Amino acid sequence: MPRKNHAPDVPQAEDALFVQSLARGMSVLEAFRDADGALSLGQIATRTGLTRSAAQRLVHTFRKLGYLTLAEDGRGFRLDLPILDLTHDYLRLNPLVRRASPILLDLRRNVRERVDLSLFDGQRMVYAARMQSKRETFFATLVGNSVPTTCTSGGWAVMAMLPPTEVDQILAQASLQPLTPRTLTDPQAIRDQIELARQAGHALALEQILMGEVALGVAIPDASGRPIAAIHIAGSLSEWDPEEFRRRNAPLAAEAVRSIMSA
Amino acid sequence: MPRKNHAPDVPQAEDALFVQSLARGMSVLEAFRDADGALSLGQIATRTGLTRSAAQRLVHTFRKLGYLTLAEDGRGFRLDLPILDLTHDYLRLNPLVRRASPILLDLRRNVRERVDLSLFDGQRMVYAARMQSKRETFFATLVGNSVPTTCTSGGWAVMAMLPPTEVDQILAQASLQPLTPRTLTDPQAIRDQIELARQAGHALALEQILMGEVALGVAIPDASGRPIAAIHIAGSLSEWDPEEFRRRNAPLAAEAVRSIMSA
DNA sequence: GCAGCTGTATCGGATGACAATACATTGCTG
DNA sequence: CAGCAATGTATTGTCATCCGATACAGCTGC
Repeated sequence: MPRKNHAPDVPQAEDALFVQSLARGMSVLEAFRDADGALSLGQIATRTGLTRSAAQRLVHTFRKLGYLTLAEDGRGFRLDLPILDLTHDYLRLNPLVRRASPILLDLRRNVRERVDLSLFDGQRMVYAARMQSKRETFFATLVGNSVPTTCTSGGWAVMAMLPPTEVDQILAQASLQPLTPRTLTDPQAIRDQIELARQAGHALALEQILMGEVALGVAIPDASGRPIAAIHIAGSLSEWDPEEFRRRNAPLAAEAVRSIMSA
Repeated sequence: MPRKNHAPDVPQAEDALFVQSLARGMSVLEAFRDADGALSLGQIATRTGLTRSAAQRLVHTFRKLGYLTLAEDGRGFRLDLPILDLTHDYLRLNPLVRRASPILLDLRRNVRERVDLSLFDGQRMVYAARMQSKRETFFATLVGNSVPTTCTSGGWAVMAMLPPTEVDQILAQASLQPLTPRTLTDPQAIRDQIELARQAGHALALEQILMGEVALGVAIPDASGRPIAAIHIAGSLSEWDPEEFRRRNAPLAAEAVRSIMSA
């Protein structure tokens, strides 16, 4: 009787050290990635490619461990609080976040605009910390949120420090779906921005993610010079002329990055 | 040859549905809880009570899945970015966080002080969202950070809505270690604050976690009336008289909680 | 150069994960 | 109102997967 294989993208073949049960378990947690509410056993089974039995056992285990909980109405399961403990450990132990946090707080105090730190992850820039200012239109504020590398100032600044082949790769695989009417979707236009970022040492993005928003991004390289993250300063176009925003904030952001690198 | 059992607090006995490998895997991630840097296989094995072999296999699996990575210097492993994806899913799907986020943003806009949402978890209040204001002395800002229920205004407000036996339990098990010179450590003093909170509908905490800080907390109950979270408004004693802080902010916080409950 | 630590690799044996199947409830729908 | 398709839960026997011991290479610091 052939044992049903789960998610095909999970390596497993010929790997003596690979613990299948664990991978299957994690795939259960990942099943919530594109969910919009609680997931039932059946849904989890479908999304992960697992048997209903497997889903049952794994969910059962996660419940005992606290990571999953039965939804209030008894139909379906949701991620539960212990997940946040993992997050906290990750952020707490991440050397970059550790060094950057106090500096970003300083920075925010000076610029009085939203400041955040996002981590480079290929196609995505993932927000690790966000220190907002006055307004904040919606709750994309959440830690762990991510946006495409191709449409953030930080992403442009990061790509400006990458070897061209890697940039090509990112652009080739990018979905390039616009988030606003002004989101750049033409690869060449994005390349131009990257080139500008390379020359200036920072990138300026206008209304790429949110209408009315101007964002300035500076990349943070690791010891070997490879970009691994970026900081942003974001403001409102109702208060700022873009060039003025750049002139005022670019030096401060660059200075902050220098501090982080040498911290 | 007796098989070494891992963490004793992990249930496992006589549970046909329990997937041991998964629990062991999660215990590896949890091993980072009280770590202060990368962990080697040996350290992980010790902390989890697993065999070095088991640690190796589980770590290997997590690496393939992306959750762990070899530290920069090749010695030890750390949690990696995909952890943040889980976080984001948790926050995004948590009904309370979902409802509360926009309301807290509004609130912060009005009060112009730090506002945050913390989730009740027995002994702890775990920060799920923090929207800070001007200053912020250190980076305990991180999502997933937690503080004892017994020394936060939110915790007091939560306990004021709990049945007395549960309060007793929390107080009995609390470590009661002071975080500042003014942290209340006498159970009776804490009970007094809880009683005050019961009467007022909110709690006011002075320098319980941080010197110079005044915090006002209001509990959020679920549909059945059980408290599950709290919101805080926190300000500086250099700018506020405590009573004035309460008078101004208590109604706003209460109003926010009402909005969250009915949202 | 030894002792102790890294991370990595291999291997036979039996534990423990496996899928199928059955059941009690719930809620929708014909 | 009946019946079907969901839900979450429980049990069982088979065999593949995870298991721990052991060995190795590379590094650090006695």
